[in-house]
Amino acid sequence: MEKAHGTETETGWRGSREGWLEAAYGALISEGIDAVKIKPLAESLKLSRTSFYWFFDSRASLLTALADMWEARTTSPLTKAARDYAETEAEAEAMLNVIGCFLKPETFDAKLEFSMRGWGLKDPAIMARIVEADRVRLEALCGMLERWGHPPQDADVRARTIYLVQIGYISMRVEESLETRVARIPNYVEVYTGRPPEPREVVRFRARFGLGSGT
Amino acid sequence: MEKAHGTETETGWRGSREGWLEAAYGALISEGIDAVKIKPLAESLKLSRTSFYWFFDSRASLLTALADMWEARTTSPLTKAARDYAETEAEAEAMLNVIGCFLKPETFDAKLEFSMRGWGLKDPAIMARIVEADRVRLEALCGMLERWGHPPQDADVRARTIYLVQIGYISMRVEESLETRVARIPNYVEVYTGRPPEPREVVRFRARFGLGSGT
DNA sequence: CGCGAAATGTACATAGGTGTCAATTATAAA
DNA sequence: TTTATAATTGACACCTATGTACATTTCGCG
Repeated sequence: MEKAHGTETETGWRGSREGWLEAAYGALISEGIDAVKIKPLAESLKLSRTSFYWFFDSRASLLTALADMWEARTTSPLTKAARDYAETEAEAEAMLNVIGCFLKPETFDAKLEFSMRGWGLKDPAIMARIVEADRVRLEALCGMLERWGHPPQDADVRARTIYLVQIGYISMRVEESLETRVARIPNYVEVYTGRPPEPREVVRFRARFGLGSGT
Repeated sequence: MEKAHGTETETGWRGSREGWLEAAYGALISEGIDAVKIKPLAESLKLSRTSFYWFFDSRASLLTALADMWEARTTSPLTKAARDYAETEAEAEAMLNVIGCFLKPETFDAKLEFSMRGWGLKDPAIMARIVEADRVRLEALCGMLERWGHPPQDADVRARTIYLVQIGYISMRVEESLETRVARIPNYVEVYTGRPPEPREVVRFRARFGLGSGT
């Protein structure tokens, strides 16, 4: 009966590299890097603490795996989206979509991003990776704006405004509904571009988030 | 010879409540709340670890003192500045000055602010204080904009943009020179208000930071 | 000086973390 | 069923932190 309803791999072994990694991820995003400790994780997984060492060399290698996961869940999807949308003709709509990326967990894992910044404070190697990520992301946004004809200096300041507002949001750990946040985006687009997006663009944007053209 | 060159209080005792607090502050802003530990602090102060307990009840009371210090060095000066500048007639200039507050360590301790957000992740009581601080600061900025005639909704979005960009900057831990950051502010004012500040306003603004009207 | 209070130090009890090792159990495949 | 290997475990050694009790030193002052 186990085999039948399986999305899981069902190996019969209780532990796995992925299991430990996921538990570590949960601890990191909800309590910070110092909560990523073998002993507590083992307790939550109901496994012996030392079982961990079958899958990982040490705590350090677990942390490395977390840092790699972060890049895969933030910088990579975001820069890809910026490249894709740069091809779009309508600037306001493309801008809506890029900003929308920051709202979707699958294109930008905001909780992980925040935790990483806290981690960076105590670990210079992590800090270096974050600084590099900021550079890469800003460059991607800036490139998108330049492609739409913004002069370099103007593109730079606008890219920073867009990016910094999002990083600020993440740092504030705002707990607003998706509806509330999505509703504010068109206003931001107006601030950023100087003109409001067209109603039909807003409708398409909202549809991406499964929201109606509501009140 | 010790007594002669004293800005310090020179009691002859090596330790003091302030000494421990300052060391804790240094550890907090440079490595995060988990670096605020009695034993390492004692080593850096070259004092016995247990001497700490003469000045503080416990580690917890030291942390409480740090949290109080944070409000005194961020929210308090910032909201006061927003109230003061709200009286100014010229919006662009007042905006320059309020944004300038975020750049001066004495009106907004950015490093401390960042560390507190990392701390908030693992301590719900701290998180609650941060959420409240965000509310109070946004309200102060919003009030300032309303006083200049912005309609409530518009004032709200603009206040958020100003505030979030600053929080974003702090989270990025940008290590740019004061000159570089100050130079970008007028561009931001243009993005925020839709028109650039007057040259004489910029000159006065730069003078506040001891900078010439340079290149 | 010499006394009391302020400040510091030593020793101990306790708690929680990492990582190694040898022994053990579960699994899949021959 | 046997067997090699994948996974799990408890015991051990070690480290670092908190906080308490008590002894000791240092300071300011009469």
